[in-house]
Amino acid sequence: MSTASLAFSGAGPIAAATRQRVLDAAAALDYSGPNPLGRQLRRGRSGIVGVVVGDSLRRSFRDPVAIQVLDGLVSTLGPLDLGVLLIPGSSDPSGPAVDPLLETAAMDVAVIMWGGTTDDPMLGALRRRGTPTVLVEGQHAPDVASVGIDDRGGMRQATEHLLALGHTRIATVTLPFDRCRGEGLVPPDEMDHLSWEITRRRLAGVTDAGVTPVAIWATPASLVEHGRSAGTALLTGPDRPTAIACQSDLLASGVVLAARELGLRVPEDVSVSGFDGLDLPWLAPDVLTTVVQPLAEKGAAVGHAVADFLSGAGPSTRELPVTLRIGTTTGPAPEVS
Amino acid sequence: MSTASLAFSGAGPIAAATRQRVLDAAAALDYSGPNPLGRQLRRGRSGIVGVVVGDSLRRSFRDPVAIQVLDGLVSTLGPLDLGVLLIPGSSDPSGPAVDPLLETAAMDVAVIMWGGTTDDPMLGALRRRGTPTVLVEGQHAPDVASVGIDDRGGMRQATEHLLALGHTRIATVTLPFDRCRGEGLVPPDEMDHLSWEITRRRLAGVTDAGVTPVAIWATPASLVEHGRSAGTALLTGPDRPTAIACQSDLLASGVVLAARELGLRVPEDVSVSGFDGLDLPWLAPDVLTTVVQPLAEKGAAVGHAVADFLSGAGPSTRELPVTLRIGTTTGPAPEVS
DNA sequence: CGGTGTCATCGAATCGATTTGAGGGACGGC
DNA sequence: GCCGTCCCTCAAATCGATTCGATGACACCG
Repeated sequence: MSTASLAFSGAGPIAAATRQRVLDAAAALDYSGPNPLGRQLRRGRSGIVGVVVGDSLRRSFRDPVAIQVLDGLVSTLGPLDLGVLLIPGSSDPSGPAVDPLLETAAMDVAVIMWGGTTDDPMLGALRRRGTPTVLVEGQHAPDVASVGIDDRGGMRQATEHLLALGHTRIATVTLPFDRCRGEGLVPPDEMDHLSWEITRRRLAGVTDAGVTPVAIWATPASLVEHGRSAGTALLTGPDRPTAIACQSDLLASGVVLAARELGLRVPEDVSVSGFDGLDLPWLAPDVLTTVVQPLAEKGAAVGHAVADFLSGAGPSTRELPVTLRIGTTTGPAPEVS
Repeated sequence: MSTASLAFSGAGPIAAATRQRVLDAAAALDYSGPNPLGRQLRRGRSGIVGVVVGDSLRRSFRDPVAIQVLDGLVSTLGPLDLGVLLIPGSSDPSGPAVDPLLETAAMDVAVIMWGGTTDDPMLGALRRRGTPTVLVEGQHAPDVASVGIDDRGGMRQATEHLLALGHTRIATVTLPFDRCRGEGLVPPDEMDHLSWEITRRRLAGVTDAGVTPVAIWATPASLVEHGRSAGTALLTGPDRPTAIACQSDLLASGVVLAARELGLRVPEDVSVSGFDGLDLPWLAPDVLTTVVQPLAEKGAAVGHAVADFLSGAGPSTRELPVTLRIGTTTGPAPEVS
């Protein structure tokens, strides 16, 4: 048995001839390699990384950002012989706060995409199980690894770009504020109900540039249709903004579509900026002005954080840089009418 | 130990008081429930369903169809205490034909989205391991379960709709022919190199309606940009078609965008139909005429096929119906000029 | 021929749970 | 007081591999 084990695992000294003999015997006996379950138990490792994807799979998967990060992650994990187990986030508030998989599935490391708040019940569950955790775009905590980008600086750059073009009436369309909030204008007194770290940071970037938005519109998710309704509302309301800085590209492209439908020219009448740096073929021939984040690298960074844990290192923190890409959807502010 | 086991698993007779006593002791000892690895080994089940997603994660995840089916699958599998392990399909032809995960990962059942050909090396690997397999949109084989939709009938309906509108010059934009083929017109003698079952079926639907397409344009993937270049090519070429039947909604929306860019009116100058029934917010206010397939139900059907296997039943076959949704992108054929 | 190194073989412990059966304590019913 | 039921406790086998040490076979070198 020891020899067979060595023949399959390749660890330890074994002659090529013996190895082949073992493999032949295995084939003759219809033995298709070591049972992963036994191996995992013995090794104490499952080779599985649990990845919690946003509220609902469907919703978060319509989000190309999550997809591309996930792709970068899978590509990095593959060579390490690690697999990705999909774990749905808490879909509806009435059900259990954490998916049973998070409590019971075998996994060596957990990754939470779209990390929420520090007191997230998922973090509690993972801590209880002693599962090392990587948080993406979340609030930093001492015992979890973090991967993020310079949200704040990126949004500041985008806003400064608009300022430089002479815009003064700047509105902003944000990602969700918390799990429950619907869409619509955010009154000033509700600014504290902001439990999503990523929304907070990108909003702070606008302020950093010295801008107080003439309107803040929150959306329930980063989807084109929500951008469209946000754009329609903002552009038909009183005191129309001349520029709209959006917290995601999908939202921004919705705003652009809304503007076009209203007969407004982009960027002559209204400038629109996004965040993420996606390819948006349906906006052609326009190219969105946006803050480009390295999505695949972000996934790779998560992969490296996972690898750190597995090699015994403690939690690590990584922040990736962003760059402003100036497209055709932003231009000089229109003359005051 | 037996009592503790019963307390956690809930199987067998145990008094509520004892159960609580065990749970308290566990909490005091920092024991966070049974180790899944031990449990899995003993049970002989991992509770994991391996799902092979298209060529590249990035690419196939940009495909909303796969995402929504995956979502339906995860929703169905959750209550059964099953998790989904993501397995990348063979990304590049130079690398190994099957992902190592497929060979070594612990899984009770495997699912192949976008099932390819019968001699797919993945099927071979799974057969060798004795892993029950569910094939989605693939060629039926005796020992695997199949889930599919009425591709052929759906495409036939769409084509008949175009015929009824008086179109005679009908072109078609197809999904990939095989793993390697690039994009472009398909010469008649290459029609045999069609190794993708889904492409073949949808093409057959056109023929069933009695139509011989004036042009068949194959694409490397179901993406908006490929639809766009297909549309540009077909609409600027000689003998312009008056209707283009596409094998996916993303391709169709690319064709619509191309038409608009060329100054052609949809549907006055050219009619476009799709397949899938996605929401395409960026096409607004147009609504694509398309063959709607029940995506979430398709995922659920896969889940049931998986459940069948786990309950000891043999491979099952399911085919879901489709419906034609008539939108605003198809209209009467233009007068002959 | 002795010494050395390489590698196959054998036996046994271990990972952590599940499951079964035997045995026995507690309790209620008659 | 006896019997039956319910349920806890204890011991042991099992799932399938990995890993360690000891032993032995064999070839090669000096």
